Amino acid sequence: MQKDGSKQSIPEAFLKPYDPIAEEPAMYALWEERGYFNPDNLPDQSGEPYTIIMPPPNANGSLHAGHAVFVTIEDLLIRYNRMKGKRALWLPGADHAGFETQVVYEKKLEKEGRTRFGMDSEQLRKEILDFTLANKSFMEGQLRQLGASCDWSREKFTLDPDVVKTVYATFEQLYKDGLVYRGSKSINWCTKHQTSLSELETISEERIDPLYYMQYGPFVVATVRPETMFGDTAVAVHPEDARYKQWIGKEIEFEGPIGPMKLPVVADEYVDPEFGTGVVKITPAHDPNDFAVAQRHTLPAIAVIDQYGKLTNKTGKFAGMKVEEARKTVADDLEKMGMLAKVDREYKHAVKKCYKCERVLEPRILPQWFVKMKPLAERAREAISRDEVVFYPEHYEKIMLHWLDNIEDWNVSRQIVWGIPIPAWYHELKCIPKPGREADVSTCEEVVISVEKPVCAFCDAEYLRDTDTFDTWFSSGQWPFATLGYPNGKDFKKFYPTQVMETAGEIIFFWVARMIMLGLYRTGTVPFSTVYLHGIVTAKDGQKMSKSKGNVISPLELSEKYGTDALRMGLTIGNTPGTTTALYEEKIRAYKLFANKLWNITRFVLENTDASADRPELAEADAIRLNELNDMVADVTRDIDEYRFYMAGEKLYHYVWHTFADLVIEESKSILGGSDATAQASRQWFLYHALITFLKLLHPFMPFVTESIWQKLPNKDSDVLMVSKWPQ
RNA sequence: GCGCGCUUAGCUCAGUGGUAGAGCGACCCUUUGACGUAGGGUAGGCCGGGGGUUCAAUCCCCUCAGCGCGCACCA
Repeated sequence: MQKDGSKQSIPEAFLKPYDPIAEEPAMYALWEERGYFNPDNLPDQSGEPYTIIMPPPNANGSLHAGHAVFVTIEDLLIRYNRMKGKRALWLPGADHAGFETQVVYEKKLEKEGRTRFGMDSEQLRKEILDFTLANKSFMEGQLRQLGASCDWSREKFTLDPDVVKTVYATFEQLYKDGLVYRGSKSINWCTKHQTSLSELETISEERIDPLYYMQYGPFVVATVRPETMFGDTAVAVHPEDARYKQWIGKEIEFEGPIGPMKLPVVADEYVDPEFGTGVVKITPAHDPNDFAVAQRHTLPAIAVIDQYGKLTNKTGKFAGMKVEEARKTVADDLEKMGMLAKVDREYKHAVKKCYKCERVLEPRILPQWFVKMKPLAERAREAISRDEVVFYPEHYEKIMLHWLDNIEDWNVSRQIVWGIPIPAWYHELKCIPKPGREADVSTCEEVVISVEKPVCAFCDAEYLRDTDTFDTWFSSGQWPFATLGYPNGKDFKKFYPTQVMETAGEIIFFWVARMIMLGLYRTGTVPFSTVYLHGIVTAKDGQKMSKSKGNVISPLELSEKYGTDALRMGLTIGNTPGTTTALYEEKIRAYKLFANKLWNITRFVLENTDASADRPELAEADAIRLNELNDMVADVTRDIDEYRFYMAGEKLYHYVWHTFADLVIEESKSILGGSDATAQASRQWFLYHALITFLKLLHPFMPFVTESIWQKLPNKDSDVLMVSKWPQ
């Protein structure tokens, strides 16, 4: 209010309700134009670096609610730290997402009546690349819509040549250090996707299946898979089992469904004398445990199931049958032959399935590339125990250590085209040296790790390229240092190690653990000092969102309907780390009202204050209000520093609405309408000061509406809110 | 089987060793003065059951139950 009692003139925009749809894109354009997403352009270059590497979204579809959560939290941290004077770098990226994307693309092909099998692999690769790049740019637009203040000039894609180069260098070094080996081991094979999968890419499911007790000569063996009997190469008993001791080292012979069988009897601790009959049939080719037994006793393996899950020509009349059919048929035959001693129909056990198609995985023995994990895991364990990496929520540390302690070697080969090719080459035929070059032929390497095609120095033969690609997580596991240009890049020196890794709790093993291990291995340093894990976003009823349930909520749609600020606020408040968060429309709508409330609060303040007035002597009421405000600032700051964003957001919301609007503004009406000029000046100053203060505090939570208001303020300490100073 | 988490208002969730909190929803009142996308108010909870520690437990410990999740090679 001016001295004569009339209202200050205010920007016209405040005469209408806040319109996020019109304001948000304009604000994002303003930020991009100023260039402050790039920390090198910040006005103050004296601050400490503060880095978050964005978990690169899979470039194979639209952003989902989980992405919106990470954008919300990471952008909050970045904006907060930027306002604190740090040189904040948020490095965006996109993941080619090997297997995931190939699966998505296969579905697309299926719809078009095509199939990847039989397609020229170069052609397929090119098609998926086009598809991925289109999705990548689509997704970048969506990140902008969500307000991500990331440095687009540093954006990385997992297939960028420099990233691939780093991945190759790591593989080569692991190989030289003896931490990578090619081995024929029992691996998880998906008969639909025609590739092997790592342990993490399997899900186990409890099932009730018949347990068949089969007469094997003098023994009875129990199995759920009679169809694998043609691949049996031994039977095993426990070394101390008195019932069978005299058989150890001998052979049993009997007539099977396709002819005579002759199997050695081996003794192995693996056998539990209490289970079944205490005799186990050993099928090394199709059971990982049996494979381990076979390794200990150097037993051969006979593959009786092929890559499509059909019985091979080693199975006589059963050849060509699918596993399920063969199981029944073999069991029937055994029964007719009097070989089926009994069947337990209620046998409960677990089967491993492909995490994508949920088909039962077939264990097969195939040559694959493995990374020896124990030495890598040990270093990670030490670093975590020394708190070089801390977890929010804390209990994830226990979960991580437990996993690291029980880690298995990691199969990094995939039999798919979409991915980074494994840079391995094989000497196809036995090396027959050219005349005069026989001398050191013993040094001829059968396997060479190299980006370029090697040629044999002894026989001039060209090496054959490995056709497999890397598990996507092998490259994403190197993301923090690969994106920053390890080892010589300027950014690497400046921004590594990073401060926070914020991602979904469900990929803690897939990604977080591997980044810690590979980061330590290559750079000697943990790649980040804090891990913040958010929970899965569910529908209101706590159900996981899925297309089949039809309860998927698109964050982009909510953003278009209620504004991104409302969406972000809804994803912040009530979202504690590590627990699931329900996302539903009513909640988001409530925060749209809040954005509008802020808008109207500003209108009131501008109409009733002189923004350029100096701070007067404060009336007692305002000194108390100022203390209250400052307490709130301290509280909110502490909450953010301690990663309690949900608390900070709620306190701000509560202050602005229920303290500032409901109490301060209401009591101001009588003060400003009264006759005490001193009290009026004091209150006017406080109103404007408080507005400036909570706009700053709210900026990391609701960047758009706060910036939009800021742009219309007559007097402020910075032309853009995003680089203004955080209140003390 | 082992491990982890959760259980607080109708719903979604915070929280604290000392007569319980938010948002949404419900009900009632308010209609020119920042905002009706609003304001004011009311109701609603043996803080999952049982036991223990304590002067005092929703909170710490033990135990049970229900729900959810992770890990696991018994054929």
